[in-house]
Order: sequence, then structure tokens, then C-alpha cells
Amino acid sequence: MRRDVFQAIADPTRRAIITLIAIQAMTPNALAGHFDMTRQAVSKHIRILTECQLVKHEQTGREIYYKLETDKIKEIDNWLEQFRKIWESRFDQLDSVLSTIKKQKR
Amino acid sequence: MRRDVFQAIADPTRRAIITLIAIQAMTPNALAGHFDMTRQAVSKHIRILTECQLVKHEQTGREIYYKLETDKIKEIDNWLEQFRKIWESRFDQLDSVLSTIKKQKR
DNA sequence: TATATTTGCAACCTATTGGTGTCATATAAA
DNA sequence: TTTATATGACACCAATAGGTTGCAAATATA
Repeated sequence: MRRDVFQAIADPTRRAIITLIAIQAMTPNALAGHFDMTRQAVSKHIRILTECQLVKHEQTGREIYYKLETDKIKEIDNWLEQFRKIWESRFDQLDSVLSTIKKQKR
Repeated sequence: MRRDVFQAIADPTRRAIITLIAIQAMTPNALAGHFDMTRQAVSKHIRILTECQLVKHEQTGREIYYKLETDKIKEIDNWLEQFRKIWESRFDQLDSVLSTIKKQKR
């Protein structure tokens, strides 16, 4: 089973779950109330999020509260880092200079 | 067909393609040389990347050079923005204070 | 012109994904 | 103790994803 952070955030429901629990910890039941699908389906998404450590839980009685594990979100941020160098550097400006030269040649 | 940026970067091959063309524009043939799969499979990935505008192309003769469209990468960065507020703020520190209090109670 | 190269597209196949309903278990409430 | 509630795990199913091969079209080369 391929289970990495990128695959986890690919699903819109899972991204919504992440956003919801980022604000405050929630139980699966409470989460399910926000979606047009069964509690089991939502639980399956939570399971995937848990498996790739995007989410941690805390049990109080029979209720389980899920909350966001920000460390793994940072992993996505780290991947983006390589592109920030491109779009924040002078490459973009250089690129537009080059295409201007190209246009002038025609 | 669900086709958004998050689904596009879910696949490891597509992430590798993105990284490769971020450095320099490449043809599908050249790209295929980097992977253990057929050129058609790589082309299919390129097609998906093109459909969600992560990639743009430029034809010169019979060769087509693909290059990264950084704007769409920024979309991912924008989504992460909401979490940066969490992990860069004092919430994390507050959280550790709260759990310390919790431990002392036991 | 005849041939080779680069590419995209479609048909096809299998594994995975995302949903469902059913059930067992643990805790809370009557 | 009996009943209600919250949850996870399982079997199942349809749609999708990611790979394959084969082919047609456009451009470059002999």
C-alpha cells in the first residue's frame, strides 16, 4: 500500500478533514456530520491520515479526538522549497527578458 | 475526471517529472529515459500535469519541450498557508504548556 | 520520394480507491 | 443489568488510476 503525505492530501475529503481538525480536535462522529457520506467512509479517511502520521488521536472515554500533526504538513512544505528557489529568484525575470529578445528576433 | 493540483502531485512519477523539468525543459522522450516505464506511460503523466496546468509546452519541429508552470505550484503553497499560521504561531508553545499542566495534575 | 523519428491517442487490463452495509467491542446511561 | 452510543474492522462493489501494446500523424533525414 502506497501511503505517503502527497497521496493523503490528494483526496478533497481528507483535505477538508485536515482543515477542520486544524482548528480544533474532533471525533469521527462530529467530522462525519460535515460530509455527505457515512461515518465509516470518513473513518477510513481518518485511518489513512493516521497511517501517514498527518493526524494523532487522544481517547477520552468512548470518544476519540483527532487532531492535526503539523510536522508532516511541513514535509509538503519542504518539497515545495525547491520550487521557491525558482519563483522567488531572478530566473523569472531572466525568463521574461529572454522571451522579449525572442519576440524581437521575429 | 477529478483533476486538481493535489491529485496531480500525488503520484511519485509525476513529482519526479516536475522536479526534472523545473531544472530544464525536456521532451517526453528525454523524460521517459529517466523512468522504468514506457514513453506512453510517461506521456500520460505529462498529459495529466498539462490538464491541471502544472506544465506548459513549446514545440520546435517535431520535438515538444515541457517546462514547469510555477503559478500552479503556488496554489499548493497557498493551501499550506493556513497551517503555517498554526505552526509558526504561539499555539504550539501554548500546547506544550497545557500538556505540562496536564502531566502535573496526574 | 521513401524512411526514420517523435509524439499523441485509443483500446485494453489489473490493482487500487473510495464508497457501502454489517458486525463486534468498549464505554456511558437508564 | 440492560440498553444506547461511539468506534474500528471487515467483506463487498463500482469507478478510477496507472500501466501496457498498437497505431496514425507530423516532421526530419537519406
